[in-house]
Amino acid sequence: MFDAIDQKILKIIQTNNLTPQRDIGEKVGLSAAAVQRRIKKMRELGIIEKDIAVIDREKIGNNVTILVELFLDSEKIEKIDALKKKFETISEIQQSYYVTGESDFFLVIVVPSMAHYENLTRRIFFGDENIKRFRTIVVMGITKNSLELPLNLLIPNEK
Amino acid sequence: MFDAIDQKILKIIQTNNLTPQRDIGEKVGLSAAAVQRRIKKMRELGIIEKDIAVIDREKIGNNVTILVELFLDSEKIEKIDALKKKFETISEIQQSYYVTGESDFFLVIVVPSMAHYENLTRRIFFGDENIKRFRTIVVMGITKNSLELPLNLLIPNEK
DNA sequence: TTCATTTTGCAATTTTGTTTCATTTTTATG
DNA sequence: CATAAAAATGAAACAAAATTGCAAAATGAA
Repeated sequence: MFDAIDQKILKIIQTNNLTPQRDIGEKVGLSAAAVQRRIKKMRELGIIEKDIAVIDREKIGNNVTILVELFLDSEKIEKIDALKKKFETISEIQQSYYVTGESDFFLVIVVPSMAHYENLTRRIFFGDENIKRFRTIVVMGITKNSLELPLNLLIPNEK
Repeated sequence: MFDAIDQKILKIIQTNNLTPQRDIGEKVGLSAAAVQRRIKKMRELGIIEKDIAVIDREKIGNNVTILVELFLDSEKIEKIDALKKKFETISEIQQSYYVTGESDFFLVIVVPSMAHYENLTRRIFFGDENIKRFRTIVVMGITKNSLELPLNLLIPNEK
């Protein structure tokens, strides 16, 4: 369960999940039916988390990307968990990383404008007594933007 | 061209691009055929950049996520462009942000292990004379992981 | 208002995904 | 290494989804 062929399939669909199963089958040396079953199972197991369309922010316009480094006051678990949950519900927060080191969180935020960001900042950072300070890093350009995992490098861990 | 209905469609498929066009049609008040045509056009225009499956790193195992803050020596355009291109080709680099402020780049890196990261580090950072220094931030947990854009907040910019 | 253009819905068509079933392959066990 | 049970497979039938043609409706510009 979960072999080299599954890995090949993942490699293909993490780049383009609209690839017909027929085509995938050809590339990995299986019938379309077999591919379909494997994909189905990986969806059930949660190996495949979701299937999404990625929208180009440039084309849509009105988008500013900002990275935020967060420094917390207290590092009590409950407080941290509360923050995590809060972040999940905020649509402007695209990604939230809980990290080690001097700071505690890194956020990737997308907003229509700087004004909007300033507002958001008031709403979620200044209002929170757990947040000691935060650093705002304005993104000038995104040169790579994916959620791809480097499956080539995968060391076999299940058989 | 590009109206509120397109936005609704994007909102749906950026969460689940396997949603049948019939269902999308119902939600936005159009026939499946109309939805299909709109999606097709948005793909052609590049508004929809790509369609992908997202894989759960936890389930795959052998994955360590690391954020890297890069400080460059020279800020000459050619040098920066060279770096951007280099990063694109490296499969461990999932995301690359070119930023303002003290530092120049933020990278999201996924590797099978810390040992692998150390190696990567030698290969791409220490070898490069443009890179003054870099800060490694180890990710303990990812509490939100998407490429979704907050389309609710979109200010109409095209008619 | 009128004409040209665009967008739409419906129905037909095509493509893709899914299931069934008999067979093969794999795995575990004696 | 023989063999029985379990799992995975391909081919074909089937179902569901996407795509296209076409006439009608909506939209926009003059």
